[in-house]
Amino acid sequence: MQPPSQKHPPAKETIGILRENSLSMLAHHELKRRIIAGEFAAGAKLNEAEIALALGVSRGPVREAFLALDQAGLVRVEKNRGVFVREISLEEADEIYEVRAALEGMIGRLAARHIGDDEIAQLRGIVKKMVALDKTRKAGAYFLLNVEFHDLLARAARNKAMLVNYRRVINELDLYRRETITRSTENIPISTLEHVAIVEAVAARDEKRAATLMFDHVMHSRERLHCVLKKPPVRAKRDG
Amino acid sequence: MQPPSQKHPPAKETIGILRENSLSMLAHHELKRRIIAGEFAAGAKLNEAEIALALGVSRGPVREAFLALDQAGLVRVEKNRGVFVREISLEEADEIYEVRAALEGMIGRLAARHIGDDEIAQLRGIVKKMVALDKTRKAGAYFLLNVEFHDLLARAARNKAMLVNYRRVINELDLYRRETITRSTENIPISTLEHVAIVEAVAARDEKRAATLMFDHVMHSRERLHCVLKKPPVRAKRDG
DNA sequence: GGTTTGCATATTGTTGACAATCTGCAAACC
DNA sequence: GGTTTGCAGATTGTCAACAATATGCAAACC
Repeated sequence: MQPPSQKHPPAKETIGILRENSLSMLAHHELKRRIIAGEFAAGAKLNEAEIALALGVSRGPVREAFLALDQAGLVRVEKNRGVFVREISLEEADEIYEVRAALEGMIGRLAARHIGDDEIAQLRGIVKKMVALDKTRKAGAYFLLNVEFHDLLARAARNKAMLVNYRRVINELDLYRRETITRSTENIPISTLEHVAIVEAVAARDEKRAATLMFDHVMHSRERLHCVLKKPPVRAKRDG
Repeated sequence: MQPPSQKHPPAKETIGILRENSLSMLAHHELKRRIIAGEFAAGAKLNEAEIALALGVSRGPVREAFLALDQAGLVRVEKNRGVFVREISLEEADEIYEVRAALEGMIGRLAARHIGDDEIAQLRGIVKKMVALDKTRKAGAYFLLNVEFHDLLARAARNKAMLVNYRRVINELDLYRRETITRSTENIPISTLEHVAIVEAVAARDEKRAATLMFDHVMHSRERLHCVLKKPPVRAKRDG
């Protein structure tokens, strides 16, 4: 069909990506990635022309991406003023935690019903690493494991609509969490214990228990967040 | 400030709307309204130029609205092919019902905690109308009351993030429900009984019970949907 | 006859230009 | 001095033209 060009091995890939993703979608994904990764400060203004230049596209696709990101709750669009990385107050975070608790409860219930043995093994692996990290108190590494743990469970629920909603809520919370909870370490052991219990319940196919444990785990996370905030803002030393 | 023009009384209003809503947002809201109202057939293709002409704007704002609607789950965008009103399969609806059950459970819990006496009175009023409708079996009227009942509870939960997520899920489900459940009438009495119990629990500030009742109510609704679907497609006579 | 190839048309994707709006600052005014 | 007015620059909102892609149909081919 197409003439073989062996000079650019990744070319076929690039073409494939371009064939099924418009520039708007590319811009959307890239901006989403950067926002979640924290490459923009919270509340920072996103300049259309500047970003269009950086991404190598015109303003149109960038504008389209902005509107989509607004729906996703990652930016705030103000007419004739610009778009800003969404800032989440503690009050909003509290609300979102309640939404998350509701979803995670159902995820626990569904995961207990549908999860495969291989996934249970993966969960045990993650928890094992968490236990090991308890001694080192590395918040960054723990945070990543935590994300992996919960996302694996969300996938194990075998419910695409749930997964989409769960991830959207997590993304919103990350706008807040990256400033705070990632820096606290004293609560890691407690959180790990809860993870252990969750794996037990899911592995035992105890839907009710898994649901309750997941729900409570999230609400406890919210409480732990408040605990951290009431302490003096510990400027943890970077592990660099 | 501005010269008074008394020729167009509603002009100030129109200007006000235009001042805080871009054409993209206007197009977004209008299309959203039309999709939810069922003015487009499920799976129907939405032509950019055609809609732009109908709304009196150029294609740009319409495209931006499409991307936002895609994020909201109301349309599906296929590159170089067009955008289509999202079609929801029974399997997807089942999944979304589980998400909704999770959210409504939490809504019941929060509403029991935060609802005001005036809102409880409103709930009772709605349920009263529902009971009266039990005899007439008017599915359309019942459907509207049902929407009002649940949205009132969602607002009573005093959680903006929850309200946004709840309404999004409801909108997605409406893409499916308007084709099916609105036409069945035999389950109305049972559903009404559940509503009565929910109001009781919320009025009694019984968070746990309200949560459980709401959760079960949604899951029962899902089951009732399946019951209706397994029967021959009753072509109910329109109440015209 | 059935398949393939090649156009003609319609629709979408992207761009650059123009209009409208906001922001900051400086001059004018009370 | 403090407030208001009026630019000048920057930024966003909208549009219309152009490029790229898909679709349908007819002719050519086996």
